[in-house]
Amino acid sequence: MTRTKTDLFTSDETRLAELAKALAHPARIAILKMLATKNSCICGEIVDELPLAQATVSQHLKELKNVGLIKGEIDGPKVCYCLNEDGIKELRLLWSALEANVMAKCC
Amino acid sequence: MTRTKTDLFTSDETRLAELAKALAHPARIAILKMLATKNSCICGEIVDELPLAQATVSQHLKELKNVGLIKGEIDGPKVCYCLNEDGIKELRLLWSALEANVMAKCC
DNA sequence: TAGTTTAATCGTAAAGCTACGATAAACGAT
DNA sequence: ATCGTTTATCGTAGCTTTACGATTAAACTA
Repeated sequence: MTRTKTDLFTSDETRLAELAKALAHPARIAILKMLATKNSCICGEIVDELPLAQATVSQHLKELKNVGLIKGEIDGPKVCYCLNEDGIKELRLLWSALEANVMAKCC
Repeated sequence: MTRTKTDLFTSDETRLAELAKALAHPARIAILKMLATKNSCICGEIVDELPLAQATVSQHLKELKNVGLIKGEIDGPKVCYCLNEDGIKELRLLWSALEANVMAKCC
């Protein structure tokens, strides 16, 4: 697999890196865990649970949404966030490929 | 699980985020795949395979080493890199916990 | 309609990431 | 000893991330 400047990396590498970046902050991991256990969650509850300002949490939520791991649905004045099944499935798939290609060869 | 300013996140969240950050660049994912398939690898071979300057690749290798996912062993004037079993195992463990706590609840 | 609640966005400061060329350090070979 | 090879490190530019307070926008509530 030779790489050139125009075809820098495979799309799987690029996409997995993108998803990994979304997980690259403890607050965002905490948010995902929270959404999984409570099944869905009003934005305010997430803010209350995290040791971060409302604006910062909103920013983290936006990142998770942009990358496709969660989605938010407006519910009156509030916003209800939940996991985005499509994104989670994609992450699982790309991860298990890495698991097979990398981890399995090692341990 | 209430969080305070002194105990911001759990150590698992923090460590997984750290490992995820190491995966948050396609070049570093490519490096891990390369080390897995070739089993071990002279630094120069990695540089040749990637569309990046030597200094940049060296920087990516350093990050992977610092986080514990690879190790490098000096072999004359060259350096031979390989996966670090301990770090890979840790990543698998933290990942499967996330898989159980998050993914399984969703799909 | 006025006031309150909720969440996104704006503006911004500080820190970190990514890339590269240039340089230094370590080693083998001549 | 000197030279070429190999890799790490330095210095630096440009961009991104993270954090927060302040503000805005939207939607209930009295």
